[in-house]
Amino acid sequence: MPELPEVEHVRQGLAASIVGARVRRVRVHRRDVIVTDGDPPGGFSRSRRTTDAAPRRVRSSELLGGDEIRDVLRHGKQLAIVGASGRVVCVHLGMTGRVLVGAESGMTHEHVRWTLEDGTRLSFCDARRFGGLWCYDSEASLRSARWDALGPDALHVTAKMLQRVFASRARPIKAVLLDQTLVAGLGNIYVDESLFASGILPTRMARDVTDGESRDLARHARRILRRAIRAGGSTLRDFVGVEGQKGGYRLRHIVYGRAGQPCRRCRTTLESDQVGQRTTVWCPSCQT
DNA sequence: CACCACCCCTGGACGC
DNA sequence: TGCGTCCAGGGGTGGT
Repeated sequence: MPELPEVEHVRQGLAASIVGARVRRVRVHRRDVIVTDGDPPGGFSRSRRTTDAAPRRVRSSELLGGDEIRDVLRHGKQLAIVGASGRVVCVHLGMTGRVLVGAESGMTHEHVRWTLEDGTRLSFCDARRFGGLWCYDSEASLRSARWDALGPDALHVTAKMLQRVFASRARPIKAVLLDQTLVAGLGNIYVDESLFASGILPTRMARDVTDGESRDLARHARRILRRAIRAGGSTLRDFVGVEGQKGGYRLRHIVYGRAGQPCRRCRTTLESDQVGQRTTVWCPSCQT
């Protein structure tokens, strides 16, 4: 559920609270949410193609133990905490992942806890464990192993980028926009909202989308993402910021989650169906 | 290669 | 109240 705006909200919260601090101790409660060098592809127990090898214990330094936090980066829906040593921990929130600062102990589904020099606690929690942590020895390794495979960040997407991505693609535009290797950061909510704002049916073949529509879509997507970031993430059920606060419901979703209800623009009943394996909502009158 | 179906996981909503 | 069932969905994998 966390999409780009929620992840950016977390990034800003982390940057403000942990950059410049040193990590005193790292405790791993669940090894299988972590992937490090030497782990089988996909990590331990993250796919059914598991090996018999016992997972190697994660060294504290791999999770920035003893390191000073230098920066917190984001690409699409992924975060990276960068240490002064150059080491990097990439954080995926998946559906229900959270990074909390100063949370109480005894939380359920807390998989990794960092304690900083000043005593501040940092926790990675994830009930469904679709998220995880990926450790790299450098930012360059993170990029070559992981981020280079992602498309351009949706917050800065341009009409030209979208035209390139849509060209000759025989897939519904919704599926293309959800594909992180083509555009990074959009999930189900913001794709539906952006397509509505641009008047494009989610089922349209990407290659049939005109250059003018790509321009509208790039503009609307950036605007919607920017507004959502300013509002602290759009918040569905379980998203919370680094201090556990709910992201305000200040941004009403226009189509997402409103199937069967009247379109806010023209009052036509919103339709819903599966597109690209995702529940998709649109207005049959406003979108063509 | 491109596309797509399926699976991972758990909490919350809902029906009886 | 409590139990069962369904659904949410990012992204990895394997099949077509």
